[in-house]
Amino acid sequence: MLNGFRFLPSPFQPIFLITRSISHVHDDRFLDSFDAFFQRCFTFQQARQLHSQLVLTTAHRVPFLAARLIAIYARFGFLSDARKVFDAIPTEGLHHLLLWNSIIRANVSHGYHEDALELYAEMRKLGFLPDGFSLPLVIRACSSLGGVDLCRIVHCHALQMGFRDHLHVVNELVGMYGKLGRMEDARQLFDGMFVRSVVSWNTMVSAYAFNCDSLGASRVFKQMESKGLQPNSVTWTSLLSSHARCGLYDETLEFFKRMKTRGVETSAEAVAVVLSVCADMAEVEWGKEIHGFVVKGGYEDYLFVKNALIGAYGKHQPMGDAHKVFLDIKNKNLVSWNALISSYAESGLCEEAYAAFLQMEKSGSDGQSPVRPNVISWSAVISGFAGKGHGEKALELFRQMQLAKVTANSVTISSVLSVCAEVAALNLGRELHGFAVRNLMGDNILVGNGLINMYMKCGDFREGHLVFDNIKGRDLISWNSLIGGYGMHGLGENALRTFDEMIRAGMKPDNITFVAILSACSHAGLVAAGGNLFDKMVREFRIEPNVEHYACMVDLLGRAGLLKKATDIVQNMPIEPNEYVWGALLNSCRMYRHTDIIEETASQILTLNSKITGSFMLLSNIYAADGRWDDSARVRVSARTKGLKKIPGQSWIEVRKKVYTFSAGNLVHLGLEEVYTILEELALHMVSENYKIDSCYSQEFVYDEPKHFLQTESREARCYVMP
DNA sequence: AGAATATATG
Repeated sequence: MLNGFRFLPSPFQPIFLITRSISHVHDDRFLDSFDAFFQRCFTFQQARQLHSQLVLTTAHRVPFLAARLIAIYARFGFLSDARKVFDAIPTEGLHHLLLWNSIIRANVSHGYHEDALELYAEMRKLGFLPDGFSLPLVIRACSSLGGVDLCRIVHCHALQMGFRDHLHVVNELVGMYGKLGRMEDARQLFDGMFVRSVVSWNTMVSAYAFNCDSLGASRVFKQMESKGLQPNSVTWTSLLSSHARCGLYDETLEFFKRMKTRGVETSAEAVAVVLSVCADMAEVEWGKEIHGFVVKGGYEDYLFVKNALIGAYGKHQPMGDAHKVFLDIKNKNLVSWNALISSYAESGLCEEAYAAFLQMEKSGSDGQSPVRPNVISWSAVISGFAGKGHGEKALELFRQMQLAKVTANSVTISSVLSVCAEVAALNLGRELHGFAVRNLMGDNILVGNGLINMYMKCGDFREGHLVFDNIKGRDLISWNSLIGGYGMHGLGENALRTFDEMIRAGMKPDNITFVAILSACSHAGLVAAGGNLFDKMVREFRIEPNVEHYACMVDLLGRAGLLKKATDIVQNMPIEPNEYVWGALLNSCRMYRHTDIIEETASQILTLNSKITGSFMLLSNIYAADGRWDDSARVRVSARTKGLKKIPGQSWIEVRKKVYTFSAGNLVHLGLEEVYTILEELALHMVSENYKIDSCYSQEFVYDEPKHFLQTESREARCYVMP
């Protein structure tokens, strides 16, 4: 029987009473038994019961007990309850550092870093000197807030307080510099330590892991072994995560196996890493296998393992199993919800993701911990809609996110920027640029690439290039965005020049680079250059052409009127042509009025189980233009029987920071009749600049490629004329 | 005291 408590009726139903009077509370044995009980509190309800029992005897004001209560509430995510316990302490009770440490810890572990620092300041004002437990917490809060200056200040503060050689404090400082991405500083601190514990080594390995440096992590790992130190399960886990973060999935799994053969205990954390690798590898079967392993090994007790399991099941459909795991979790936390939402989003089920998001906002009413959406939740739904082409919805959610006072991070910004690029929302894009600079994300590669892409697609080449020039550590995506932007606007020469520069800079082009450069050639009619590049791609860069590359080539040749060569490619390509390839051919036939090939191509498209309505509509329009109304109707019926519905083509104009979406014929309804006047002016302008206008209807313009935008100097609007 | 799961641009 535990001293001080009487359990009723079984030890697993820890409903208990404090039987001793408050004077015994300071008794060490009492505290031990209290701790033993404390360890068994597994649910929030049990914590509440414990609290009310303590309140009955006013023992909740005893600093030791209060500190433990704070910790238990924090464990279940009820920070406000933890705070209540803290606030209930009478002033004289606050003279216990333990209490301050526990409330600061509660705040730090739940991401309330500013609050933690405020509490620390308050504590200092009362004259407390921090100990070896408070300082690491404060350092952690600063490093999570991420400001370099703040981190420097806290480093100085630690030195001033005399913790220069304090093991825990220096360990935390090493971790802090790692999180800032300043590995040289971390290394220097680490090298200067007189005494290093396993924790110090582990901090270094995980710092490299955090910075996606698997080589650095492996180096420290080996160094540790060569010094005769035994890497423990934490070291191994960090090593695993360093490889997982670099996308080295096979290596991660290899290390996981080696960990077992070396007799190192497989930690729950390591299992979570492996599950995340399964999620990224689309290896649902392995996920299932590991699920068995999880159940057998008792890892199910760990929430984060279950959360990882949601990802492993949910990333690649069907979502049933993931949802089952989710529903099974008793104390769902933020990550559980985010894993569910992002699984839906990644599977392309953006409406379901949004539904889960809304449900999350209402969470907490069922006795579970209330969870509010954070940056990641918002980013996940936004990118879900963005990925499905629902740009408008994505932008609307982004606005809502700002109203909800959730600060966007580089990931959010990059997703929203890609929407801006798609819907040509240049002004919003500029706004985001400003936001990024103000929030010190100017150097972020994700944001930088998003900006390049956005500016280029919106036609602001100067600004796009400026961002490109100033970006540090530009990567393949930066180059691809630049080339793709030029290509899209028909500036083939610029695209080619950029491609050459890229090669000279020692960058290795990938298949996406070639899609960009080949389509740039076809938009600009650079037939010879395109052909050369296609050869180069295969011979020199050893990149196997995919359907997209073939579609580009068919488009390139067909557009130039080389219909024979284009058809040859379609007939001889080693992979099955898809709707894009046939569509490119069809379009060329239309341009050059080659009715004989049209028939052949048309029948191919009709037999294809294509989900692309564009080709059907193109075909139908060709027949209609030829006066073959029966054939035209036949194609439309065929599209309808396949369950295809044409989403009307849309155009955008951005006037005074508002994006107007419209499709042919509805301008009068929107009160934008004057747009027609502008369009007519543009059409005349295009004719005078020798751009070919394919067909011109009374209320609807269909311009042929090259897609080109023209800026009207006289008005403040930029018009993008889409085909 | 240290490890872990959720968002990522072309």
